[in-house]
Amino acid sequence: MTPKNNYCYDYPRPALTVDCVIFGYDASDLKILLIKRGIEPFKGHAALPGGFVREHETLDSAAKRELMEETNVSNVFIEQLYTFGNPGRDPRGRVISTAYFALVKREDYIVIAGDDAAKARWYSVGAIPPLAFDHAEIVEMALNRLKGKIRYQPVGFELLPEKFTLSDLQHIYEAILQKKLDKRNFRKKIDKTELVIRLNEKEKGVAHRAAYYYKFDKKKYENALKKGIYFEI
Amino acid sequence: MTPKNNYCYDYPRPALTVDCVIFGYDASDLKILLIKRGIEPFKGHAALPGGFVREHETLDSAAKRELMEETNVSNVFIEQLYTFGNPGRDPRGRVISTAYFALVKREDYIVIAGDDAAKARWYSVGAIPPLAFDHAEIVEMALNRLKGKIRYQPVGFELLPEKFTLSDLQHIYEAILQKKLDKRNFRKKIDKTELVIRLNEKEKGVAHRAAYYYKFDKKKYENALKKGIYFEI
DNA sequence: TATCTTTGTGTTATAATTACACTATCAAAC
DNA sequence: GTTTGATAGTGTAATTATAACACAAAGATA
Repeated sequence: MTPKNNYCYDYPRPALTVDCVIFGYDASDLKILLIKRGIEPFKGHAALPGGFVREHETLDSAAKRELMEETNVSNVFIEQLYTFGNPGRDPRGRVISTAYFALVKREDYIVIAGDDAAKARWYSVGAIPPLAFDHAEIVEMALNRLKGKIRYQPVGFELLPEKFTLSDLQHIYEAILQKKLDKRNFRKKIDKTELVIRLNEKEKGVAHRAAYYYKFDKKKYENALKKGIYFEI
Repeated sequence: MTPKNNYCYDYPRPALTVDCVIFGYDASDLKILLIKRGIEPFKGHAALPGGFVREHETLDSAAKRELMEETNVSNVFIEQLYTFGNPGRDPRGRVISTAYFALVKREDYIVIAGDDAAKARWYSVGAIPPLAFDHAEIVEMALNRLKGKIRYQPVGFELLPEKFTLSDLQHIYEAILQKKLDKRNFRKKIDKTELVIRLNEKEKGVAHRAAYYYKFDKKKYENALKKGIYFEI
C-alpha cells in the first residue's frame, strides 16, 4: 500500500478519494445516507461515506466498494457525478474526490454491526445537517443531477422494491422534481412507457394502505434501450 | 513544484491531469481540436490537449489554462465532463485525468506560433484519427454529453460568432444530433425561445451566401435562467 | 442581366399536455 | 360485521406542441 508511481514528471501528487451520495426512498420521503465522522477534521460532523482509492482499483470499483461497505447492497444504480479538487477542500492537504451517486432500494439495505455502519443514518433531503468538507456542495449537485436525469431515464424504479404502488412511484417523482403532479396525468405517462405492469392477482396492500402492486419490467427497458428508444417520463 | 502533501495516510498518489475536448464549428461541420504528441508514449499520435494540474490550481482553472494555451481564447463555455482513472490508462504509471469539454467560437481562435499550437489541428467529428491513451473514449463521451445538453440548453450559440445565420445554427444542431431537421419547424422552435433576434439592417452576407444575420440575446437568456425558465429547443 | 444558391414563410393533421371530481377498495376501529 | 377514514383508480375536453410538406424572394457571382 505504499505510494508507487513511475511517472516521469515531478508534479503534485494529490490523495485520491471517492465519496458516495446514496439515495434511498422511505415513508414518502427521499433520503440520503450520511455517516458521522469519528476523527478530525470535522470530527462529529455528518459526512458522505467515502474513502481512498486503492492502488489497483478503478474509480468505479472504489465507489462500489465504499457503497458495499456502507450499505451491504450490491447490484445497484451507481454513476459518477463530478470531481471536486479545489486546493483547500481538505485541511490536511490536497485531496481530489470523485463523487458518485447511487440509488438503493431500502429493502436491500442491511444495517451492519461494524464500526462504519453503526455511524450511518438516513436523512431526508429536506433536512440535511451541516456537512464536513465541501460535501454540502456535492449533495446539492447530486440532487440536481437526479432531477435532470429522472426526466428522461426511469431511475425512480431503482429506489423502489420489486413490487410497488404507483402512488409510491409518483411520490418519488414529486420528491425529486419538487412539485406536485396530477395523479391521472402521471399514470397516463407511466402507461405510455409500457415499462410498468400491474400485477394480476390482487395482493394485499402494505400496512395502512389500500393498493394494488405494480412491477417494473426491466427486461423490456433494456431491450428498448438497445433499440435506441428514448424515454421521457 | 515539488510534491507536497501533509495527508496523514499513506495511499497511492496518482498524478493529476486535465484533458480538454474543444469543439468548434466551421464550414457546416462540427470539429474538435487535437494536438500531435511530440513525446512517448504515443509519440506522433493525435491526442486531446491537456496537462498537469498545478499545485495551487483548481481543476477548473487548470482546464481553462490548458484551453487558453492551446487556443488563446478565454471567456468560453467550459464544463467538467468526467474523470478517467483506470489503472493502466497511462503506461507510465497511475494518472487520473479529469476531462473538460469546451465550446469555442472559431472566429476567436488564434493560431499561436509557439510549440504547442503549431501541432494543433481541427478534425471533423466524423473523421477523428486514432487517439492516444483512452482519449477516444473521452471524445465519445463528450459528443454524447453535447448531444444531451443541446436538447435543453442553447449551447449551439457558443459555437457561433456574434452574428450568424439561422441556417448555420441549424447545421450545428444537425451535426450534434446527427439527424436532418425541418427548416420551418426548427425556426418555429427558435422563435419560441425568444432568444434570437433578427438584425434590423440587412447586412451583407458571408461570401457565397445569401443571408440575413441573427443575434443571440445572451442577457435575455441569463434573465430567463434566473427566473428558472427551462429551455427545450 | 442571367443563373445559381440560400433564405424565408403557412397550413393542416396528428399527438401530447393540462386541468379537473368522483367512486371503489381496503384496513382499522368500534 | 359495520362504520369510518384513507388511498387507489378512472375519463374527457380544451389547449398546445409536433411533424410533414413546396415555392417564391433575395443575394452572389459570372
